[in-house]
Amino acid sequence: MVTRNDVARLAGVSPALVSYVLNNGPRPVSEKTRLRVLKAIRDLDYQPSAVARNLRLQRTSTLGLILPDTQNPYFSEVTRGIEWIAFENDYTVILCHSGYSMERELQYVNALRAQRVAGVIWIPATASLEPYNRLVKFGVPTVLLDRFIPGQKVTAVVADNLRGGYLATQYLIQLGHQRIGAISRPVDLSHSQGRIQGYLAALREAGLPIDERLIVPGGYWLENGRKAFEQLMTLEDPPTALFAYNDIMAIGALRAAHQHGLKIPDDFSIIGFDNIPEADFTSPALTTISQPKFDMGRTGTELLLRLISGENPSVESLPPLDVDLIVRESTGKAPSKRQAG
Amino acid sequence: MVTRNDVARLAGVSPALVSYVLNNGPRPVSEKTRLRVLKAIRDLDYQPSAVARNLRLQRTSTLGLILPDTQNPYFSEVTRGIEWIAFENDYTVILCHSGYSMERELQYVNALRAQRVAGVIWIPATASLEPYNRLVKFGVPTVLLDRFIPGQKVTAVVADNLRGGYLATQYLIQLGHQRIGAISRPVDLSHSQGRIQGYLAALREAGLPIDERLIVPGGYWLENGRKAFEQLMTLEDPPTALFAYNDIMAIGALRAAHQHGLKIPDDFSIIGFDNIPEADFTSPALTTISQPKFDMGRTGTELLLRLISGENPSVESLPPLDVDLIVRESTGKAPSKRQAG
DNA sequence: ATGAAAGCGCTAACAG
DNA sequence: CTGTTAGCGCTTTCAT
Repeated sequence: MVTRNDVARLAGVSPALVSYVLNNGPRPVSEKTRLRVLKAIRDLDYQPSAVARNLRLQRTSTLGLILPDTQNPYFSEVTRGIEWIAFENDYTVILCHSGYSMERELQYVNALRAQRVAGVIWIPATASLEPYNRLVKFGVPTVLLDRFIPGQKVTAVVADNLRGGYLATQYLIQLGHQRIGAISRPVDLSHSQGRIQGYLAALREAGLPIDERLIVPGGYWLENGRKAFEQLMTLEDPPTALFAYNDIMAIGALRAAHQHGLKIPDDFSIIGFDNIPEADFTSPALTTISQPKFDMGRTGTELLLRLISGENPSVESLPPLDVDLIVRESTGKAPSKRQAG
Repeated sequence: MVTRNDVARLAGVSPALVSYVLNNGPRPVSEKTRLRVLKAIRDLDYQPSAVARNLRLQRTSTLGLILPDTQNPYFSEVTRGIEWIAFENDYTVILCHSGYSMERELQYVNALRAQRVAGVIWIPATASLEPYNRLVKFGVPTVLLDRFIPGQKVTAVVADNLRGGYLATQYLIQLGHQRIGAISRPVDLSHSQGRIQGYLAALREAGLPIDERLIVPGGYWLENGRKAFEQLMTLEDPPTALFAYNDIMAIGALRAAHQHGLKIPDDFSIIGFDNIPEADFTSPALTTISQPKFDMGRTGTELLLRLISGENPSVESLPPLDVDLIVRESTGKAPSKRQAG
């Protein structure tokens, strides 16, 4: 492995000068010497060791990213945003899949600490803040993404889930629906609550009654949506529209609806939060609430870099990221307005 | 930051002993001392610095992963396999998005070299081997994944695309189809060729004529599939079935088919390679060739770790990974057999 | 069974 | 403008 000393020897200068050239400082170097050094660097294809540099500087340019699962398309878009901004700022990203397990999260916290990462972006797997608290205790700047866990003040970037649930439900109401079902998930993290709260707010605002039986717990996947739909349809007075926690479950419900002989959107309306980027072409009949996923990664990383540089920006200055209602063209025409009643 | 010296001081021993305890060697430590050291480590919550360790050992336990794009669900499943195996072996993964650009790949090659990564897993963005050659030149063990670029002997793990194309086409033939279209992609990387070659082989075996006009170039996305379908349907003698390079394009074709008033699978059969894990529920009418994505990541990483440990396993010993034909139940019943002619 | 010390490749302060 | 040197936190060899 070619080192700085090799470069210095070839260029006939002292090792310090090589550093000065590479780092553009802290002291000036004569142009003649600079060129000699640069030539030697090129000739030897010298690449300074980040390892040695990190040890000397007592810091790294590495970020840790802990998330439940890259396979969830939602997370992979967030990941791209994070890595993109990191690269732009000469940071490197270590990827950690917690697999929805807190034990594993803690293992990664230790590993990242051993690597002396400059900061961590964390998408929690459970409702426990233990991994976060450990990071904070060790002085590792950390930003929570997407999920906000209540009970403690944390630095987090989240989407405006309450507004999303509100927009979604309002949209269904505008189509003329009176009985609107909701598929939630096991309520542990706050964003699911936010979405349902938005749903409730829209109903209240429209003066529609709130029927507890119309809110069924779901999960994350297709099968949960399908089951939830079946459950809702066995009610004596079933809903005519559905708000789903995410669009994977919405698609599950869609499939179940098809089997019930319902046409979307003529007989029934379904809306969900979009986790699947491909949804726009695989399920044209679906209306979704779009979350700014790339932006969440970007914003989170920019915030983290500010924390690392010691800026300590106040958390209050970060409002939830805006969400959007995406009405997709299904067969070309907009969803038909439903007759009230 | 608490260091080894702090631990040694607290335990009342020399720093070397702390290392012996942590590394279980290379020299024995008396049980009494060992316990004292362990207690000091716990009390101080000491975490040894991987940075210092890496510098001293002149090697790291870090792998680089360069891929075009995590958002492609195909890659994100591969990624999970890679990170999973890495973690099991106490390796850490640095994630690099080349964004389908070779320039960026080269930038990452330099960055990973600076980090002194132990090895690199590379899913190429283009047909150029330059990034690979640079890595090899610097002595960084590297494994190519998924794409095999012809023209040079490389270490690579690929799926059996030829067999996949063959199975897919054979399946369509068995359904009774005689004119089978194929959507390819801009032919640059070998796996697209493999798939088309399998398609051709199946046709030849069945004694069916090969019509060049039935093979149209596609791309990666929905729109390419849609366009390709339109192009095929304008032929005077259009195909009755379709083999698509991936199932994103297959879904595009599906959508176009719907607009043509064709029912799947009654009037038309479409088959594609699966890139979308969600495809099984978003597009029930689609039959797919399944690739062992997690396994590709796993196998690639295991191979890389063997390369790193200097085992130098012969590339010849790695046959392409097996693919599978997945006939999905669409509306519950199997695709109907087509009347010949 | 343990302590002392060299040295990995850098940065930056100190000395010319 | 440039050379010399201390030291970052470890591993491991050489002493004891």
